[in-house]
Amino acid sequence: QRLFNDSEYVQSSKSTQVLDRDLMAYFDERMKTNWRGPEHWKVAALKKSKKIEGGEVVEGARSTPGLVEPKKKQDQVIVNFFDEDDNEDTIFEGPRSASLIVKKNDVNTSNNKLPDDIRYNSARLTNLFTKPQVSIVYFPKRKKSDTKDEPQFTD
Amino acid sequence: MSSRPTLESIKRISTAEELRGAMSHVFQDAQLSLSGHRKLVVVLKNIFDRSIELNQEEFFALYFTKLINKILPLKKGEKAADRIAKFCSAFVFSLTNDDILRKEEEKKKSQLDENVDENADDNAEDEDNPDEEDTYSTLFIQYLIHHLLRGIEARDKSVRYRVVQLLAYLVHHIGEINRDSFEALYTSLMKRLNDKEPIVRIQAIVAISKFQDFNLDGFEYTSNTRIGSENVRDSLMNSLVTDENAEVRRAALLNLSKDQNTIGAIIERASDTNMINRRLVYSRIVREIGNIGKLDFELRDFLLRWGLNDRDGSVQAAAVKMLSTYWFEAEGKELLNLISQLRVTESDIAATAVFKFFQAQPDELAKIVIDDSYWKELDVNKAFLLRTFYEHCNENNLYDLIDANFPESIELANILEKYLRVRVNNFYMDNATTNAYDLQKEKLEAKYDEHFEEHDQLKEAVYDCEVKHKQLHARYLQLVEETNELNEGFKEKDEFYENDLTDLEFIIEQLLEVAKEFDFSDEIGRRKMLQIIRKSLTEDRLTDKLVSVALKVLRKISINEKDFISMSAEIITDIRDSFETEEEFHSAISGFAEDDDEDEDEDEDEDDDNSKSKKRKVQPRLPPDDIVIRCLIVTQHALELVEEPSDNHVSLGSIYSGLVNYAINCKEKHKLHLLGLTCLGLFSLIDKNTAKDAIETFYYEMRSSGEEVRIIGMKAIVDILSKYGASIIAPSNWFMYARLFYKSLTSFKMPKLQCIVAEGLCKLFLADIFNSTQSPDGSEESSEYESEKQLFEAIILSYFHPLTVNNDELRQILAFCIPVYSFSHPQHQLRLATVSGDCIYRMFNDQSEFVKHQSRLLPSNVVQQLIHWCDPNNLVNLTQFDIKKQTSHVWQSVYMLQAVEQDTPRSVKRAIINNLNKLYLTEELESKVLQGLLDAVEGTRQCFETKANDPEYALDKLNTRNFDSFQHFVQDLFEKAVEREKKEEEKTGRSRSNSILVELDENDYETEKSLVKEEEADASVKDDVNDGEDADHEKADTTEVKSEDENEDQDDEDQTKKDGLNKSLEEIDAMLDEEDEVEYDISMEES
DNA sequence: CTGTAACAGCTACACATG
DNA sequence: CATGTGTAGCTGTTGCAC
Repeated sequence: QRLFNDSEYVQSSKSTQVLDRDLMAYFDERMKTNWRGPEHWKVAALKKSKKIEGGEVVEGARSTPGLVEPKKKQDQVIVNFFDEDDNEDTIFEGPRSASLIVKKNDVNTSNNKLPDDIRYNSARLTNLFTKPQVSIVYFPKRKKSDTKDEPQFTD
Repeated sequence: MSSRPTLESIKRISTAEELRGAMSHVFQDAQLSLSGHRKLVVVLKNIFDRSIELNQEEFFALYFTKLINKILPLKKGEKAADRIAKFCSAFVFSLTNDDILRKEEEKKKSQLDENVDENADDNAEDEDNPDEEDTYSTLFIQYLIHHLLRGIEARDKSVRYRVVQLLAYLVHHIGEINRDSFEALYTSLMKRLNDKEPIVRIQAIVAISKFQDFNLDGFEYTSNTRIGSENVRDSLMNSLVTDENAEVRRAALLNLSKDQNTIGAIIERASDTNMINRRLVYSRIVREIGNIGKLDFELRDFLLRWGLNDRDGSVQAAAVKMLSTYWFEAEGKELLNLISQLRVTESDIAATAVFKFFQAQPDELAKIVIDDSYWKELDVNKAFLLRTFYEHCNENNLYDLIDANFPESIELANILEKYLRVRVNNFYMDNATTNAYDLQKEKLEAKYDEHFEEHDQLKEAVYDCEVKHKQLHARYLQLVEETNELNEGFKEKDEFYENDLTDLEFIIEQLLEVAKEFDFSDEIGRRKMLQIIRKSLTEDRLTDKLVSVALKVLRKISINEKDFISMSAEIITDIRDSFETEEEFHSAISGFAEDDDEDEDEDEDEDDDNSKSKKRKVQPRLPPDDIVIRCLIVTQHALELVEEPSDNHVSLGSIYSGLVNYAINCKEKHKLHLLGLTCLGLFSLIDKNTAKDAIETFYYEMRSSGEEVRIIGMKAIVDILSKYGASIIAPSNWFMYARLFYKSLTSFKMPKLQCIVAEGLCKLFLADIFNSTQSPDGSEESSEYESEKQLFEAIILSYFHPLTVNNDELRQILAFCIPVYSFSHPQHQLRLATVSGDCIYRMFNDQSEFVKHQSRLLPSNVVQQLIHWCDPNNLVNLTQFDIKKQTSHVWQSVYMLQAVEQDTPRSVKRAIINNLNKLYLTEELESKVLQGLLDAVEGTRQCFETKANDPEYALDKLNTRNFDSFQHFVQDLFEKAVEREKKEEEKTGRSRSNSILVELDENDYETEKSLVKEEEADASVKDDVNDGEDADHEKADTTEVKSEDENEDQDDEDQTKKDGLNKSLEEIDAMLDEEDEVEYDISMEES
C-alpha cells in the first residue's frame, strides 16, 4: 500500500557504520544506568553471576532444610510487663553533647533533584551534528598490522 | 502474679498493687496481637475509672508511663513495641472520645431542660467552662505527653524514635491540651526534624503534619519559637525539599497537605532523585489532588515532561497511567479535551504524551473519527490530534484506520493549500502593519546583534575581571531593557494577529507533518502537492520551522535526490531574485487570494534551466539582507536533507558563491553570519573541495568569536572530519586543530561549546578517525599520536573536572560516550588504559586544577570507573576466549602503579592499591606480559620500601595486605601461564608467541566466522550465560579482533615517554594560556 | 465479573558491621 | 568507607467472596 515509504531516507550503507544496529541498541540499554556522571557512578551489580551461583547454592541448601528456618525465625522480643525494673533513668539519659543527636547540616543546599536528562544515545554519537539522519561511516584504520598499537614492556 | 483482669475483678480492686497487676496484664496481652485491643481498651478504661474512684489516678498515670517505658528502647520493627504504641493510641483516643460524647450529651441535656440533676458526674466535672476544663482524661494525657517529652532527646535513637512515634499517634487524638503542654510538644517535635536519625525525622514529620489541621491562630510568637500554621508548613516543606534521606522526603510528601502554597514543591518531587518518591507523585499525589484543573499548566507540563522521560520504567508507567486514566477520565474521556489541556503549541512533551496515550489506550484509536466536518474546522488541537494520530497509525501499520480517516492525497493537498492561503491573507492583510512589523523586526535584530556581541564579551569577562564585569553588566542590563522595550512594542503591535497567525502556522505544520509521511502514489495528488509546496516555499515567507518541514515534504515527493536539489535550487534563486519585483510581489500576494490558479503550472523538471538562466542575469545585484536570510534558511534545510555527495550540484554553486560567502563576511550581522556559516558547513558535506577551504574558515572564525559561532564552527569541523577523515587536514596543520579542540574543551565559560567538542571528539575517536599510532621512527606520526593522546586525556579529565560539575549535559554525554568508546574495541580500551595513570596523576597531584577548585571527587571512585571502562569483560564482539587474552587491564595496572609511585597523595595510592583486585587478569595472558607486570609490581614495592619514611607513602595494614595479595596473584598467574605455554609448545612444536594465535585462527576463529555469516542478523548481541558481569555480550564477529602478535623491536622507555608527555603537556598549556591572554586583551579593548 | 486479600518475587535503597 | 544483609514499596498471581 505504501509505495513511497521512507526507504529513501534510511541509511543505505550498513557494513561501514561505526556501530551496527544491534550494538547501538545494546549500548543504549547498557548505558541507561550511570547516566548522571562521575559522582553518581555505581558499580554495575553483577546480578547474573550471583543469580547463577546463588541458584546452585540454594539448591545445595535445600537438602538441609533445617538451616533455613531458624534464620527466618524472628528474634521478636516479648516484653515482660510484670518486671518492675525501672529503666527510666537510663533510657531518658541525654546525649553527651546535644550535637550528637542533631543532623549535621551540610552546606549541601541540594534540593535532591535529578538534573535534566538529555537522554543521550548512540544515535547521536554515531550521526553527524548537522545532519542527524546521516550516520558517520567507520574509518578504516590507517595502519595495518605492521606496527603494533599496544605499548611494549622494556626488556 | 494475679490472674487476668475482668470487668468484674476490676470492680473489686482496692489497692495500688492490684491496679498495677491488672495494668501489667493488659499490656502483656496487648503486645501480642492487635486483635484484642478493642477489648483491652475497655478493660483498661475500667481500671482507669477504678483508680479514680480510689483516688489513685496519679498512680495509674505513673504506672502507665512505667509500662510504656518498657517498649521505648525497642528498635524499629519490633512488633511488640508497635502494638503497644497502637494500643496506647487507641486508649487515649477512647478517653478523649468519651469526654467528647459526654460533653455533647450534657450539652443536649442542658439545652433540653435547665434543671439538670448533677449526680451523673463526678466531682471534677464542672459545667461552667466545658471547653477548657481539665478532666481526668486530659490530665492523664498531659502527664503522658510530658513524660514522653522527657525522652525526646534521649541518647538512644530507638527511645527517641518510640517517643516521637507515640507522640505522633497521640497528637492525632488529643482534643484539648493546655497551652504550655502544647508549646512544649510543638517545639520539641520541631527540633526532631533535624534529628540525626532518619527514622526519628520521619516520625517527627508524621507528628507535626497533624498540626496542619489544628487551628493555631491563638498562638503568637512565643519566646523562641513561632507557632503557627505557616511555620508548620514551611518546616515540612523544608524537609520535603532539603532532607537528604529519601524516606524522610517521602514522609513529607505524603503527609503535607496539598494546597496552593505547597503544590509547587510537591509536584517538584516528580524530579526527586529517589525513584519511589517520583512514582508516588504520579500514583498517589496527583490522584489526591484530584481535578486536573487544580494544577497550573506549568505544573502539568512539568509532570509530563519528567514522568514520560523518566529513566525508570515504573515511574513512566505511573505517569502514563496518570495521563491516560486519571486525567483522561477527569476530562470526561474526551481525547480532544485532554489534548487541549496539553497546550500543544507551547508544550514540547505534548506529542510524546499523546503517543503514550495511544499506546496505553489502544481502544481509543477506533473512536477517533476524522470526517469532512473535522477537516473543515481545524483548530490547533484538532490538527495536533490529526497529526499524532496519523503518525501513530503509520508507525504501527494501522492502515485501516488511516484509510478510514484520511482522504486522498489530492484532498490533503487542497486542504493544505487552503490553510496556506488563509495564512498569506492574514499575513499581508495590512500592508502598513506588515511594514511596521518588518521595521520592528529589523530594529530588534540589530539590537540583538549588538546585544549578542556584548553579551559574549560579558561572558568572557565574568570569569576574569570583576570590574569590567560590573561595567559590562550595567551595559548588559541596559541592553536587555532596551531589547525588552522593543519587544514590548513589537508585541503590542502585532498581538492582534500574532495569536491567530501562530495558530495557523501550527496547523499548517501539522498538515505538513502528515504530508511528510503520506501516501503519494497517486500522481495527481503528488503533482498538486508539489506545486503547492514549491509555491509556498518560494512566495510565502514561511517560518524557519515551516520551511524545514515543507522541504521534507518536498524531498519525499521528489523523484530522487537530484530532483530535490534542483527544485530547491530553483526555489532559492526565485526567492533571491524576488526583490527585483518586490512591488509586484506584494500585489501578486494580494491578488492571490482571489485568483489562486495563477501561473504555477510548471513541471518539476522542465523549466529548471530556463528559470535558472533567467535569474542568473540579475545575479550581480545583491538582494537585501532579509531576502538573503530567507534564501539561506531554505538552503540550510534543503542541504540538511541531502545525503549523497555528488558532483551534479552545480545548481547550488551560485548560491554558495553568492549568498553564503556574502553572509559569512557579514560578521556584524549576527543572524546572517550564523546562517552563512551553517550553510558553509552543510556545503562542505557534499563537496570535498569546499570542505578543505571551509574547515580553515571555521578554524579562523572560531579563534575570536562568541560561543554561538564557535558551536556552529565546531559542529562543522567535526562533521567534515567525520565525513572525509583526518586526511582533510594537512599534517602540518594537525597540531593547530588539536589545540583548537583542546582549548574549546577547556573553555569552561562556554559550557555548551564544551559539550559539542566533547561529543565531537568522541565521535572522531569512536569512528577511529583519530587513530594515529605511536611509531618508533616517524616523528610526524608520533606527534600526532601525542596530540591525540592529549586530547583523549582532556576528555577524560573534563568528565571528572570540578568546573564541569554544573555542566550536566557534558557529564551525561561523557558518561555515555567514554564507556561506549571504550567497550567498542580492544584498541579503544587500550588507549584508555594507557592514559589512566596520567589522568589520575593530573587529577590528584598538588598542582592539579582539580585540587585548586576543590574537587570533591573520591579517588577510589575515579579509579573504579577507569578500571570498569578498561575491563575486557565489557568489550563487545569478543568471545570469552579473546576476552581472557586482553591486555588492557595489564597496562592499566602498570600505569596506575606508576601513579602510585609518583607524588600523588596517599589517598590516591591507597585507592589504587585497594582496587587492584578488581582488575581482570587471567592466566591466558602471555607469560611475557605477566612478567612485565610482575616487574612493575616489584618496582612499586621497592619504591615503597625506599620511601618508607615519607608519610605520603605510608600504608596501613589493609593496603599492604591488598598489595601483597595482588603480587601473589600475579605471580601465580605468571607461573600458570608459563606452564600453559610450555604445554602448548610441546603440543604444537611451534614458537611460543605464535602458537596461541595459530590455534585461535585454526580452531575457534574459523568455525565462529562461518557460523556468524549465516546468522548474522541476530548474533550480535546476546547473553552469555557463562560469564559474570552483564557485560558478557559477545558478538562472534571476529573480523575486527586484532591479532596479538608481538613486535619485539618496538620498545619504549616508559619513563622517557612520560617525561616527553609531561613536557608536551606543559607546552600545550603554555601555548593555550598565551592565547587566552591575547584574546582576553582584545576582547577587553573592544568593550 | 469485579474487587480485595494474601502471597511470592523483584529492585533500589538504607542500615549495620568490620 | 566498603562490604553484605535487610527492608520498603511495589508488581503480578492466585484464591476467594460478593
